[in-house]
Amino acid sequence: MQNEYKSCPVTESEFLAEYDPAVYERPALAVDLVLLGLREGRPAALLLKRAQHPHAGRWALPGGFVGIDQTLDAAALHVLHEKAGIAGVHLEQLYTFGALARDPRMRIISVAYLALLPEAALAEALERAPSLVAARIEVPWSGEAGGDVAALSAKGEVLPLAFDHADILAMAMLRLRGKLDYSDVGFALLPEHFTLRQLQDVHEAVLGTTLNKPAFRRRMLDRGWLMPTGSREAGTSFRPAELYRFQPSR
Amino acid sequence: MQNEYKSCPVTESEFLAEYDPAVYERPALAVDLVLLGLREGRPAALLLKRAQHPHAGRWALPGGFVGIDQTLDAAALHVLHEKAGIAGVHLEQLYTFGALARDPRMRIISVAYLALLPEAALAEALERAPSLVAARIEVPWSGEAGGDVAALSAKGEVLPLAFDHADILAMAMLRLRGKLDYSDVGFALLPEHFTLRQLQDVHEAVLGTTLNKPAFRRRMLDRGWLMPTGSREAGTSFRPAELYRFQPSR
DNA sequence: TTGTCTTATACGCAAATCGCATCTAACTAA
DNA sequence: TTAGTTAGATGCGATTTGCGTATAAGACAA
Repeated sequence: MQNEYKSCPVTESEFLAEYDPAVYERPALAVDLVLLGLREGRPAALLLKRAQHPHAGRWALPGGFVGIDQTLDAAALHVLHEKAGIAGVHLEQLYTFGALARDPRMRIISVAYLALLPEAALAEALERAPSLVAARIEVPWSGEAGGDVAALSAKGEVLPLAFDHADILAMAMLRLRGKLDYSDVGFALLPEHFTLRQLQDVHEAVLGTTLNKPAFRRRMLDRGWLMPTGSREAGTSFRPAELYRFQPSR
Repeated sequence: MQNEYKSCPVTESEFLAEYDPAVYERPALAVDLVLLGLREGRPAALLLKRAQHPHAGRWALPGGFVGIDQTLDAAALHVLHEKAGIAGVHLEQLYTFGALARDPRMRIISVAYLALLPEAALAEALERAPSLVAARIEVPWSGEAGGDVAALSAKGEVLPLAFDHADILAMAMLRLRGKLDYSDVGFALLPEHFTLRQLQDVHEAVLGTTLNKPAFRRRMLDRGWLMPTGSREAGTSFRPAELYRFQPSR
């Protein structure tokens, strides 16, 4: 247990264990939420226009600091409720961003979360939090190559993003694309009852491609996640589609 | 911009933006590393036996606090160097753990990292950091179902784990299994030159299954990641296998 | 030198999956 | 009743996968 070098691992470990880390300066800890839904068949995220310095005028993800007696998930749920006025949507931790100068005011580590909003939840958020704006997210890369994404206004103008929030959005789209076809996240963007066409629209919007209808239908039905409700879509001027419900496979 | 409710999102947002969060108590921020390799065809992680309270006598992942002027990746690399004496291995952020009582001393948020160690790096770590012990990781669930994992000593005894480190290990195995066959992480567990059989052994060890040899070989070769080196394995008493090198596909 | 042992590597199908064109069903509206 | 539109089903060639088996290449022993 004796050490020969100053940098001996054991020494370092004991050093850190003995000294109270409370005396060191700590970074601030925040959560930032990517509130993602679909608008007109395209991915859209809810952003806030920053009024104050820093990055005044730029667009930011809703976020907040993590309380000392708050779990990360609780902090994310709190932001969801307080800044978007919604609850009960799919929420998952995405990645933790810790670049040194990501916030010019001070050192802030941000745990990014991804929330998936069905159309109704997205509309509800826009209504309850009027300062939120739905920005179309353009993903210029195909498949799971990764890369930058752009946030566009309704008029198609590029919205400049604050902090490293462009990176967070890019990570959100990458994660979503990656999980879409082996997990059940796709259903988190749909209402309780939906048609196979709506499910396919979700997949096509997220992946940014078109999919073959019979093949998609087959794969989804074979997966055993879809329970037919027996009732059918209403209000169409053509053959109404069967409505399905997501069944989380026991 | 006027609000009717006390909990109006705009008010909350402005509140948080105006008040200096530096006055709030901050959680401590740490990184914990899952140093994962293979021993005798089984997954193994490097653990430290805790000498002090809390969880004295239990086994913990190597970790350390994040300095105020240190990125998360830098903190993880620092732990890798100072506590395991190695560098140059695959390192990726895993998940951030923030349960309230995960450390009884104080509120500590831990950003977990996964390091993948080829056999040589694992041996080097064991040599440079004698307090590290390689524990076999038993994964009792199949596929990507997820669930608990157990750490076993060389004698097969279950090693009690400190803090929430069992959760971190479980997350590491889940992530690795999930990424193994669509990404190139498998190569991070191999030396620079390796045979197809060694590659298959890595996959089988991580997945906990046996794989069909011709099918595996075909898939790997079709992927375009394998460059034949022209030389062959030495020291076998049978037909020596071709040595390949991983080519990160331009 | 030759035969045996062991593993690498190649080959050959059958089965399953996928992509895709097309056909039929169901509903509205005129 | 008919045209228009989309849902849902069917059929089939191409591709991928699983898996048994044949051949190749080396060491080693007789």
